[in-house]
Amino acid sequence: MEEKKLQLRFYNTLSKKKDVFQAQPNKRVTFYTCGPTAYEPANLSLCRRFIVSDLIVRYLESKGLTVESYMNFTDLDDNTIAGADKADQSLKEFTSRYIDGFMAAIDGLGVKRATGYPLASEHVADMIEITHELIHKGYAYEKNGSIYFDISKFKRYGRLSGIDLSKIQLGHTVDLDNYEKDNPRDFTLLKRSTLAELKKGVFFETDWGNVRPGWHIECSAMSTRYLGETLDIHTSSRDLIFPHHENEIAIAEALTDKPLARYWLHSELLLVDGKKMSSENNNVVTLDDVILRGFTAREVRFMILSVHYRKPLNFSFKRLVNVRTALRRIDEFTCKLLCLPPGKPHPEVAAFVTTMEEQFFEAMDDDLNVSKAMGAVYNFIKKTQPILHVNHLDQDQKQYVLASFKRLNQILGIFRLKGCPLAPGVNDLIARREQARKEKNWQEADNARDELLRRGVQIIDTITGPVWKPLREE
RNA sequence: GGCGGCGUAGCCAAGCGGCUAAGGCACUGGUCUGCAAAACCAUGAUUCAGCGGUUCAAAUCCGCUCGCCGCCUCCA
Repeated sequence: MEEKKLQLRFYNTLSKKKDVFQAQPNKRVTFYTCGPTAYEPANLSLCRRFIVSDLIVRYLESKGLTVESYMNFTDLDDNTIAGADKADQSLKEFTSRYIDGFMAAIDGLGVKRATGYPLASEHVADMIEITHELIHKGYAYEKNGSIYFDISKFKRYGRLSGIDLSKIQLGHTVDLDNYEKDNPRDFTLLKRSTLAELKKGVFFETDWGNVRPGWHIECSAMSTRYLGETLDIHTSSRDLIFPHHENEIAIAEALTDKPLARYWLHSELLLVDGKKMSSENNNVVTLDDVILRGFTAREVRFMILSVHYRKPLNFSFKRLVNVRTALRRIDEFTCKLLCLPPGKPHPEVAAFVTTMEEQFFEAMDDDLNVSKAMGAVYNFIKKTQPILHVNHLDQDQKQYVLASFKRLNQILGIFRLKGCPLAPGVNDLIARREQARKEKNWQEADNARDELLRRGVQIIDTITGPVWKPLREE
């Protein structure tokens, strides 16, 4: 049946294959993304996480599903505490500055706002309660004022990451001397407060003394608090699979005995010169850096979007230049579509639109294959652009094409479909240039064109007269 | 050491057992244009990191080798 062909499939890290996405009968999807830590500005790696989450959400919505999405901000951990200390600010002051920055990046990138953005610091009571229950159930133990999760008690451990606990290298990223675990493989749920934290007032009173939550329990607590015991989709980037997501699963499933999430989706890393973008590699490029270099958030969005989310994306400024030209061609097309006066009808355009949409959605259904989906768009433009150029679309057909682009743009958020806004003076200049051209006064015509360029307006001459588009978006 | 990923034209990137290996960018030539910009037309891989194997058939499956990368329990 045709239904089969149009099924949406996601690569599920849990099953290690593409699974058909089965929504709940009520057509609601619960969706959680592990968000950033509020101690550094949004870098491109993080932008990828935002954009991939956004793409998944938008695509589900295009299928008629209602998505309840949450992304946390980690505002209570080693880095935020250390950062606040160094900046001589309260934790709240320090983290809120970065959280505001994240929200600005989210908006700038055209990422739809999530249903909610919970803060770890506001859910500590839930975390303490979870810890109580875990101890009660025998999954956790207290030692010297810290609470650890006893991994040997959770039999399903390692299913997501495929890790074999007996073969991992211990102490690879952790100084085990700082802990007093029964087993070095155990992880921290609540950590005894340090003297510095106590001084600063960053601590929480419990039966075991003053503590501070560890990272893993924060996400378990927030995701289940807002979305229930089993989420439909849990996502983030692949470097979080182990230990973070493995531990989130251990906590939540030890508690409820139900799967934490039905589908686990992980985006690949963003690299610079083949290496992970990270402070350790000293190659972090922030969104602001890129904008300072004259690129736009839209260009960043398109760069990230046009590589499949499960493929590593090697960032370079050269690549952004490449993206800019690709985008120019698309902009030119939509500009002509919107601004050129209607002409004669064309017999095949409706069929071109149908083909494009079929190919587009088929590609997207297959684990969000955006590269292939964009291929369908380019093929359409290639076939339609010359028709448009000789003014061979009537008003209805233009609207038909436009409606299709609007549908696709609900998912991509890339096209410029706002029409030709009439900036004061611009029309006069265009008219003046046309008049001069008619009189073969080339000097005057070029002056007008230069003036338009100075105002950020580019003229595109066509057979049926000039159209114009902004050189750069805002 | 364990687990996992990547390697397709100058660059980016689809294809994951069988129609001529999508598409984008760049280059070059041409059409159009007052000039320009854009657009349009034409032009690229006997070959998919390498070597073997399976098969009537492999970029696609299997094995080995090479190169690069990620994770290994409070970095997030």
